[in-house]
Amino acid sequence: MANVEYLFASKREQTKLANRLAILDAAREVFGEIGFEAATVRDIVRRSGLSVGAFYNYYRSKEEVFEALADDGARRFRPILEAQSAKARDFESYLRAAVGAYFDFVAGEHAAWLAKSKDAGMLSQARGTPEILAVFDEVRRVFADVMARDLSGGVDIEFLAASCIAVAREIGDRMVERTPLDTGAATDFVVNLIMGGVPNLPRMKG
Amino acid sequence: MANVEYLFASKREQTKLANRLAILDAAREVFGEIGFEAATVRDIVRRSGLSVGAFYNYYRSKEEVFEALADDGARRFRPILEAQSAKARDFESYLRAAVGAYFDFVAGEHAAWLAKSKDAGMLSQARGTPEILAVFDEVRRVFADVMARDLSGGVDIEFLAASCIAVAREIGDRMVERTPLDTGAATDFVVNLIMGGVPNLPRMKG
Amino acid sequence: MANVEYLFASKREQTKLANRLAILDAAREVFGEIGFEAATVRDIVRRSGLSVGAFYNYYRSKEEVFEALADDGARRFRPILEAQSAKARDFESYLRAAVGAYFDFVAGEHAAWLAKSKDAGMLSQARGTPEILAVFDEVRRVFADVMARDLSGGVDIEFLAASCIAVAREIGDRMVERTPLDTGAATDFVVNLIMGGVPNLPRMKG
Amino acid sequence: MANVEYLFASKREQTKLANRLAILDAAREVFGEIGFEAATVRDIVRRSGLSVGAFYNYYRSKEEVFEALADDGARRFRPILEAQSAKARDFESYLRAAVGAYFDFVAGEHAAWLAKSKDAGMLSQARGTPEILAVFDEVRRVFADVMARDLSGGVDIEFLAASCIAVAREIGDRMVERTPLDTGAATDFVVNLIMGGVPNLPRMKG
DNA sequence: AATGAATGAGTGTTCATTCAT
DNA sequence: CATGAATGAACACTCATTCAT
Repeated sequence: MANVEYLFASKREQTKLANRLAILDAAREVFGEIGFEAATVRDIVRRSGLSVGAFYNYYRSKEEVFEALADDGARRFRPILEAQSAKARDFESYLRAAVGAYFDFVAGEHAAWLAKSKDAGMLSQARGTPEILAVFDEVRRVFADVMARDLSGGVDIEFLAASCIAVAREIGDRMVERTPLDTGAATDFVVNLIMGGVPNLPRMKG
Repeated sequence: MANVEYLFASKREQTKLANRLAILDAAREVFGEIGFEAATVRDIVRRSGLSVGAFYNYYRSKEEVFEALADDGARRFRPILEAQSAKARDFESYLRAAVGAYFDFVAGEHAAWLAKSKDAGMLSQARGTPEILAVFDEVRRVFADVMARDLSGGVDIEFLAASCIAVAREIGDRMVERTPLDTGAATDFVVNLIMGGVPNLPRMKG
Repeated sequence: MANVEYLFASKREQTKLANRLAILDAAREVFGEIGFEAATVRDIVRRSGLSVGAFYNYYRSKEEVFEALADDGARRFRPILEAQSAKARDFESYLRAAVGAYFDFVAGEHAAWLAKSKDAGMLSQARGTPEILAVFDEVRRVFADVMARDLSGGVDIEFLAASCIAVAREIGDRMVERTPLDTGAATDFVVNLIMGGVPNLPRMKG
Repeated sequence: MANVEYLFASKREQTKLANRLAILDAAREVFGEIGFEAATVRDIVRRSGLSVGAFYNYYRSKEEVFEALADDGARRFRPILEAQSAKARDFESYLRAAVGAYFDFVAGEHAAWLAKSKDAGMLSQARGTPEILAVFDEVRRVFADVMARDLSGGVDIEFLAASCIAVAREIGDRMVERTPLDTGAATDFVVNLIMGGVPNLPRMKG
């Protein structure tokens, strides 16, 4: 009897987890396809295969789902970032680590999304995804920290951080649209631009 | 009789113009504060002080107001851009012209907005404004043209253009938050960063 | 001076009449084309070339215009009906007179309408026109009177009157759709059907 | 468990059915009273006692409700018509069958309506009801078929069919206003009129 | 009188959220 | 817990009517 109840409870836990994931997956897709503003709870519910009521058992609103996705993204990103930052010692290597980690994450998200939506003719994706947004904030913080620490006198750190972030974001978006997806090249581009400007940019062959 | 008619028409025309402006002003604020998607016709109407019906006497939809604002912005921007581009001959000077024009426009908009909203505790502004968006597209086009024309082989023009635009936009947003508002410094920052990277950045005193 | 004023007033009267007619004409067309329910005051105003305000100077509502058209129709119909009824002495001749008058009126209206809308690809017309409706009521009254007077005992006068009217209306509608428009044949059909049923119907050649 | 689920589903299904009927009933009344054009979704909703949202859970628009009512009427009418037509062999018997079936249907609808609206001081009813309209179209088709098949040369079939239909409709409307409601008498009247005209009409006693 | 812009109640419809089952 | 129908506020938009000019 105890066993039965235990298993029952376990089954319940499993279901709860599965539902939670179903909602998150559905929401990620919907947000990616039509954007957070345009997305309705009904869109998410429809896609998740659950009932409206179930949705509200797990999340109180569209916003809460958004945050859950964002948190999830940030949580998954942190180890990537730490791995890349491990042996960075100067500004350039930190920059490379952060940008590289960001691009790796974006590429991973994009691949997951490609794998899932094999057939459907989809729309924008990527930019608006809550995970990317959250990860982006993470990168922003890192940049600011690194610059405040490693960059000696006189340069406008707020402006520089903002610029780096903007470039990373923009190039990240462009990168996933290209085939083959080359995070290395993208990282090189960003780092070289920031470190040496146009004359320093990598030259493409052909 | 002629006088009467003249005054008659005149008063009416004045009111119409005032209403049109009231709608545009209200819409600009609303779009700037909560974004185009989230904004409702009723938000604009409420803010403008007019009635729903009046709104539809002037514009057929939210979209049409947006476009009116965007067109207006683009139209006002063009002379500024042309003035700055007049004697530009190489990539750097074009870049400086475009970025400078953009920053001048943004600064102008921001000043107008400051003058108007003396009291109200406002939100984001600027970024989402249809005018800025439209002007931004203009700048984007210019960048792409200039790079395609002036930049010799091998650099990734799409990436570079995207980066320049992203930086310009980001710095533009940051610039208007600072006091005193210094478009020259902002322009220098952007151009120096793009042309020579971090080592090339202007040093701040103090 | 008196002369001037007189002419001025006269001109005013003329204008007033012209406006009234413009509204009625416009309304007739609009009602005929899209029906009374669907028609809006704005439709009528637009078609009449007058201003909204002017419309309300002459009529208080769509309904009032409808009634004006109906009255006008009834007024124009009465002499036609009287002419045809002049020498009728028995039920059949009264029936023929009333139906004939009705068909003549309908044919006249249809011709006027054809002449006006030379080019535009129009819709239904006829049935819904306020004039026809009003004239129809006139015919209804005549039928009821004649039957009450001329038909000796036992037949269900209410049913018979209703039937005659229904047939007249239906055939009137069909008649104007045919080319050439033949009021005589239509009248014969109705009268023969009512007086003798199917066996009594006129035979068509060919 | 099974029981619970069964009852659960059952209760829900019952409510859904009841609501669907409430909407249809309300719509029938509203359409009957003020006509399809003038009727608004809110009128129907108000009368049904449900909420606006509930209406849209069941039907996508006013049009859809109308069609549902019309389909229902046509579906209920068909067996009546078929029963009456079963042994008809010539024009007169077909005419009698169709008219009789139509009158039976109209009488049934009227009875149902009387039973329901015991107290409310209602308006026109019947004529505009989607069911009656739909059934009427059915009758129209039958008439046209029968005449095209059974009526030998020369008579104007279009005019005749239109006349029969018009008479049937008109007498149907009048019939339900009389007490006692006598479909047999009404049918006799119509058939006799069509087959032999005024001289052939049944004589009333008294 | 004539004008046509202003008004706001009213339309069809959607949607987040609740809650009986 | 899951379900999905019910709710009603909100939306974009229309229109009869008024009224300053």
